[in-house]
Amino acid sequence: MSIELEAAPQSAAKARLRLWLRMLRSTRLIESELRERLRLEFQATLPRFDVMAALYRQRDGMIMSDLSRFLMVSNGNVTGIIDRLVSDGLVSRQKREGDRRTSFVRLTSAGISAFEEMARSHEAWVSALLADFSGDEAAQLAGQLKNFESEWEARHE
Amino acid sequence: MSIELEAAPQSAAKARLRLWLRMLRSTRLIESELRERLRLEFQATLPRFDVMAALYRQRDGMIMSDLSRFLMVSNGNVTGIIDRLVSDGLVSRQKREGDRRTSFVRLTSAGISAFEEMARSHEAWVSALLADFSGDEAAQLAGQLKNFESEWEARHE
DNA sequence: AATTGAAACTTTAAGCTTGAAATAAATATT
DNA sequence: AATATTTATTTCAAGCTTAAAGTTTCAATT
Repeated sequence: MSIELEAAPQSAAKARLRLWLRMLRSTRLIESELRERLRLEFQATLPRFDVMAALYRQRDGMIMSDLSRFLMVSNGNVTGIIDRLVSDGLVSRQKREGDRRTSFVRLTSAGISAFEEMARSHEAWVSALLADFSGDEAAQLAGQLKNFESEWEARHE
Repeated sequence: MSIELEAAPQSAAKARLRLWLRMLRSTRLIESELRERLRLEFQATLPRFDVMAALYRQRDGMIMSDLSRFLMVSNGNVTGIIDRLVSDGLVSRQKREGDRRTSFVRLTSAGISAFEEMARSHEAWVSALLADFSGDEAAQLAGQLKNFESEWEARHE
């Protein structure tokens, strides 16, 4: 084994720590910019956008637990956000026949068009905010992160 | 110009969007794991850890605005977190002579040792959670993100 | 049929977060 | 000196977030 392969295991820990701090910082930078634009342009919030995006992907509806699993947030959290979306007429909650514990939530037609409008801007914003990354570079980085996520999930069963 | 350099500008936007979603997802994955461990091992929260880390870097103290600028969170947010840290005896608030608007906050000695204990675990956790990245890979990624942050700051004056 | 256990969801309490408004002190202008 | 502006911070209301506890319903055992 070469010296390079063995060298400085302790500084690998430091490198990972630095990577983590960078990830956190970059993500927050972008997140807070998106949050502000969503608020100014659409009187919306990021959590609401995320929920609506999930429901848009799954157009015929989702049950609450799938939603909270997909978004990686707690059940109670989703309850509150959906409550507000429902009272704004963007999402509907329907009890299910088969299982009376669950309820199906889905975008209303108002919700669909509201989301589509936001999503167009959102994609343009993200592309502009990440313009430092070329398409290839972005694809490569996304691949590395995807691998990371896969390994993570494998590790947690 | 070659076709490669010009090709598919629209799919570059998609690639950046995918990158952003990966960044968000990976960061949340790590963040929630760290949050849980801080809670279980140290009855602490991530925001408290972040504030203490900032104060540890700047051992002789910081004023509130510097703290909120550094952490990229709102003023009011920092006020609340500091309030709780002070009432736990981990941080002290001292009025300043020169400028009576500002107050200096700094870790108490209890705060310093509490942080050092957490920081040791934290670094080990992060290194283990990011073990999929070799030291070199981590360093390279951190570099890309650092560039991104620099460009960002240059763009925003 | 009655009980037990698991699953889906809501509620609650505490803390985090934001933007906006309020307060107070310092600095600059008139 | 009086007024206006800027800066530093806190307070507030609304929404987000979590973990834990509670409710209701379903599924499996006894």
